[in-house]
Amino acid sequence: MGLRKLIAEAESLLREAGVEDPKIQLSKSPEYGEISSTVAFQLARPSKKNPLVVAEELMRSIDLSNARLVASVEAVNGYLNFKVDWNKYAESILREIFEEGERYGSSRIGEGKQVIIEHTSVNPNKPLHIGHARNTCLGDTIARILKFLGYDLIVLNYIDDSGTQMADVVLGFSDLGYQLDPPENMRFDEYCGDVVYVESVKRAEADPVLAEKRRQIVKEIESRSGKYFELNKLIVERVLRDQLKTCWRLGARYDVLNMESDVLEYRLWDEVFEKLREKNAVYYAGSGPKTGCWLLDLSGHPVLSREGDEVLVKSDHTTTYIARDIAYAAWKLGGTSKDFTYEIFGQNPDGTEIYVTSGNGSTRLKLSKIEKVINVIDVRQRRPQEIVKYALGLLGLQSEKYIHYAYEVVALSRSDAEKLGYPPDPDQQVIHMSGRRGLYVKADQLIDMLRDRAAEEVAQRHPDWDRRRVEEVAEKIAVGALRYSLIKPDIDKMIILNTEEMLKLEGDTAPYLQYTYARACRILEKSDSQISTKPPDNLTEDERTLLRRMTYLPILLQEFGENLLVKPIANYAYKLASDFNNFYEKSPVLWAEESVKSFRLGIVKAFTIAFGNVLRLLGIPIIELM
RNA sequence: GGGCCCGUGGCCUAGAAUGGAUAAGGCGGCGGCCUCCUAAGCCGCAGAUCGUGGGUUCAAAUCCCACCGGGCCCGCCA
Repeated sequence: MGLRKLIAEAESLLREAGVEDPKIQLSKSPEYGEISSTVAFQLARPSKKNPLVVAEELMRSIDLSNARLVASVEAVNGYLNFKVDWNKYAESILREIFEEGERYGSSRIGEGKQVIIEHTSVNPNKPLHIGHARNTCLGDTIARILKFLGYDLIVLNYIDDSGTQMADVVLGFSDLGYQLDPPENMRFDEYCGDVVYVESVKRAEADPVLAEKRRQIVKEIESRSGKYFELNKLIVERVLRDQLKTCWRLGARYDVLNMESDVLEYRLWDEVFEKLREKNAVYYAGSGPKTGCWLLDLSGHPVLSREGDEVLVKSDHTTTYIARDIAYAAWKLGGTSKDFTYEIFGQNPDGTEIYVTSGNGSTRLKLSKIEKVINVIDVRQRRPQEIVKYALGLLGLQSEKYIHYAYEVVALSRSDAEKLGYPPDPDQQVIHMSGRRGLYVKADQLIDMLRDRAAEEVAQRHPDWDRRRVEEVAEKIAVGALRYSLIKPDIDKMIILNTEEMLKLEGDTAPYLQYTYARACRILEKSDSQISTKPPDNLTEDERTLLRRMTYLPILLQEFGENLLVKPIANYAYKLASDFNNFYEKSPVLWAEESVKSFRLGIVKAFTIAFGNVLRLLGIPIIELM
């Protein structure tokens, strides 16, 4: 085994030398060995000794006679640096990778634990824009990794199929003369979002009669019968099926679609409201500006209490969306007695089934042993999500399991806003997208642009390929490029879309990763020699660097189980690729002498396994020839 | 007014949860490397008072406080 075994060995050596809590870290530079410890600093502190002296003493008291991987320990500047026997270490790394294959990097930390993750959740009245794509790509990547770690995962997509945003579109079709069939070459979701919705919003804002009509439509949709209700149902289904095409194109998959209208049927709120009243978490406002409302008592919350209590039931007895969200969240944590029924909606590209809530359905989800509920929702919902979480606590549920996975939005650069016909103010650097105003870049639109750009490049490199083959590879490059650029930045940082910049296929991009993988494949393909895990007498620095990087994967993924941060994984993918390219440049494989060659083939093979696993986790399509 | 987030070379970012040994990449600029595993690659050069000022510490980009700049949230909308 690789790094984990090495760390365990170093820890046990330190314990034998009398250190209670051996703190091991990866060395910052190879000259400091593979791993290092700063225990000397900790030990020196209370005794006021010199850390350098403590380190020296520790070094001398470490007994290496039974060590397997550790070859030497050196005290340098107070650090204890562990160097390994690279011959043994290299072989153990390769063996581990070959033994575990497609499972390499996984551990069983998720076994027997259930996780719910909800992502995408785009209103079914428009196509996905690039901001929604960030949500989908983050959510899907988290799902892929958790699945890999052995978690029993359920992927939800919440569909808000009622409310004003739907009524806007319905109004367009019913009263503004729009035909249900989109123009030539336009998808239905684009037609609804780009044309009908935008126009309808504009008209209703200007015309009180239309605004009133829209209110009636909202009510009728909620009543679950009548021609507007039926029309809405039709629109929702058609838009949703188009949206899913985009999601699938991005590589995402879902288990369950929870339709808001169906969820409301179960009257979760009534039950949750009852419990909130029992717990004295809500109260009725008999006077003041909120007279007639039921409010959630936030006085016990350190921060939220400063902004006043939250209305859950309005004076007209209808619920606010946050009330419905609390009820729905309670369901996710198993805090309601109701159990939705489902029927099959369709299939994901991988062949698994997607279920949708349905009164006539007979399938039920098996929610037990829930470990975490992850809700991928942009950062603007931080406050409401915090309220939901707090309410779950008041209900006596395990609110710490409820995670708002908040990510910053995608905004437009000045140049992209201008391209969309929006003139930014002189000092405006960031332009926020808006569905209502039709100011957004569609996810498909951007993938198409990327695909066309990539196709030029592919065709140039492979003049003998037919158009179909070129397009196929270009599509994979485009999807990879988009996914990578959306999951790589810190979730706390806004992405300011710059399509010019994004169309580049060099440097720290997914095409670089894909290309690196393809290069490795070619070496294996062209060789008919034996693959070996036995290193020659001396390893080159590039070989060591690459091997070393590969050993990080299991630990990195283990950390993911705790922090759910996608970024470090994307970062790791780049470094791993970069290390391979260095190796590729400096350590020839196919024309090395036989013993070196078979070992290097082993490294290349191991690289394709480890790197392939990482690419799959990130949802970056693998291309063997590009 | 209250709260949250961000601020690292010209531009974009990593490093920050667990403080540690010379701050790491990409883009752009300049200069190199294909008779040999795909040059979507590799190497070199130039370019950083890690927003500012204090503090804690043997040690701060990282922790604490204040301030400055930018963004977001605070509706009987969702």
